[in-house]
Amino acid sequence: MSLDDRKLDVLRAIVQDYVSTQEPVGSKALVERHHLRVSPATIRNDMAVLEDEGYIRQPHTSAGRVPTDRGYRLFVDKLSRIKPLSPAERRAIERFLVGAVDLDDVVHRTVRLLAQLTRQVAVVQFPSLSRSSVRHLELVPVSTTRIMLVMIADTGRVEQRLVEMPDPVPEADVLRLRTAINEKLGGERLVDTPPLVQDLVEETDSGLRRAMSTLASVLLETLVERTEERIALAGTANLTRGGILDFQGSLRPILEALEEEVVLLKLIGSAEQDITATRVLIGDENEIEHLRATSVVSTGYGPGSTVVGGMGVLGPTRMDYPGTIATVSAVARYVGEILAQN
Amino acid sequence: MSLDDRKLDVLRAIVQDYVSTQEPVGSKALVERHHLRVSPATIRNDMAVLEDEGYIRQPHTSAGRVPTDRGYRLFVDKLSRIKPLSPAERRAIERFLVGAVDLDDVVHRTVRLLAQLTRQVAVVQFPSLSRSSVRHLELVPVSTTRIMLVMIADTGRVEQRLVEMPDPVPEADVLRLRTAINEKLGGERLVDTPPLVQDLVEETDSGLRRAMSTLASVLLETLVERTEERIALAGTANLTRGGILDFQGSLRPILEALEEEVVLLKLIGSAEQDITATRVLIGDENEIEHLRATSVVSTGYGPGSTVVGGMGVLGPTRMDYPGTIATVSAVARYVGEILAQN
DNA sequence: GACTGGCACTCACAAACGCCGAGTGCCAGC
DNA sequence: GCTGGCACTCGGCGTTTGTGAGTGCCAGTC
Repeated sequence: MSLDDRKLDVLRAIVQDYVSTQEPVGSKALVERHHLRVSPATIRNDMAVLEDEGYIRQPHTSAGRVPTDRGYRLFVDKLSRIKPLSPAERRAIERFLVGAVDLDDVVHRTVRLLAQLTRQVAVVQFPSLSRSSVRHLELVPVSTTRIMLVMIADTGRVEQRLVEMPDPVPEADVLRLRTAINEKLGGERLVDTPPLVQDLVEETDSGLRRAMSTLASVLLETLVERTEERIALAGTANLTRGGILDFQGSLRPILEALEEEVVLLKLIGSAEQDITATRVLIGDENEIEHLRATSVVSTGYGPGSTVVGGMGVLGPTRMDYPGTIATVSAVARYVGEILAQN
Repeated sequence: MSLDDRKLDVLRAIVQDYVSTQEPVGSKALVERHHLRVSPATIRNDMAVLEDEGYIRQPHTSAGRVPTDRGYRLFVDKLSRIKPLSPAERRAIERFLVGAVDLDDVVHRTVRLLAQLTRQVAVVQFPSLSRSSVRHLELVPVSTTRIMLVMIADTGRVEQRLVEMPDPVPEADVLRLRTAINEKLGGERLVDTPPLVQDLVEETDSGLRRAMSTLASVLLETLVERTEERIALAGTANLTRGGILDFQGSLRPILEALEEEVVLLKLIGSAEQDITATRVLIGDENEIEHLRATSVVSTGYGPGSTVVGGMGVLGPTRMDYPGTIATVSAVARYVGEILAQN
């Protein structure tokens, strides 16, 4: 049985009312607050159907209705238009992000901004190494047998690693090594580097071979294996808004999940995301057990149209989806522009 | 009126019982659980005195007694011996910290370890720049007018900053600048560098003067003004143990305070701390309004006997002080050793 | 003077109860 | 297909009542 227009209107109204009042909404209140031109009894019939179809449910007999995860899903997909941002919000975004001094700062400001605007928990992934390319590699002799390897990515991210060399390496050789490495790897995308690193060792003359191969193994680790993905988090205090009414009684599992970087990465990890798309995960659509009571709105971001990381917010399933989606994608767009300006 | 030995025993017993049961403790239960060789009535008299003196209080008439912040303070100062760590805990610490690959890793492992062992919120300050010294400064030409300034501290911490030069700087000059900078600043403690940076500009010949002075201003910023202090946090989920019984009903203010790095730094900031001392802040001794319902156990850490940062845990005033103090100082000691090995 | 047993008193907490009203489902009629 | 009417359900709330842990005080004993 498909739902006619009025039933969809009813669902939309229920979602909107419930999101703003946080209380089960009844048939009478609905006709009053929305100008549905029918009587409560009619609405009740519609609601019965919507309930059969699994879009809404009653917390208990003789209570109003509450949207189910499925109901929110339909609402998000079909029944809502993305809210345009208010001028105040636009200004807030600009003010907040202008004046960031470096990459870390951009990320930290962004995550706070998101948390503040959406009044939810915000998560921002640092620009991923694996998706960026090498701008420069530097070797800094620290002692005769120790070299600090510093990699600078085009996103501005810097990784460093101390390398213990098998033999003392004179300064002149360090320069040669550096030149060779930069010529080979400079400008390359990190994902493409492993074979190049191999070549590098093979192309090195025997005098430097040992040193280069030591460096190479650390390079591989730094560039690929340890593409450690950092995450910034803000707004956890927002979880306590609305009492513990949301989240079926316990913040515990949510706080726990939020401490697992791996979990967060999975959530907002932007692996196969189109940069223009904003993804919404509602309640039990979420793969992470502990976060079944929450919804996540996330998107990828990056300079131009390449995605270098993800960001998003997490909150109760009962959230203002249109507003949140608008905010998340606007912020991502601004951050992308900032990254593009380098 | 001073408290005789038995009254102190009573206070100690009350603290211990309350910490483990989390329930107001009455006179009868007290004589049963501890072999005080007197009757409940006697204990009641003692308790009345302890209450007059402000060490304990009754949540309501006809309830047992609960320690006050003042009571905990006396307990910590006079009535408890630091618990030796269990072998299991020692092993846990070693296992956890061995195998850290770099400084960030050490800090992250440490904070998780602390949270896990104490079952509280743990906070670790990254080794502070201001307390460390310059191991090496590197200039990396990124384009003709852009130079990446990388500073490596002796704690292994790395700071980088992109500098926009007023004029193109040829590679050879970059080398000269680098050499000059390193000769002047290498090995110096960061706090001592500002006057040296001044000298540096003055000693530079006129051809490079402009470039050097640009670098100098950024250097000053990086080395001193922006001695940005990072912080790692873990175990926030532990706040929810014991219901919201602790923390007088709301996690909100605590979560908020924990998001303010500045606040955390103030808490565990190790400014004038002796490395061997472990500091305990109980309840309202805490300067931060929002954390009046919590206690903080903190200490400084660093290689050898210099303090390069602070670490600590935060929990309900009703916490196991002897155990927590022991854990925090043990972990700090281990971390210090690791840093010393560099 | 220090300790104890006894006793009356207090009060939080839990269970039981009744009431109210929002909200429902169903049905007969338009 | 919509509506008004009606009987019914049940969660929430305020009241009442009982229970028991715990207290303060006092008179008596060592």
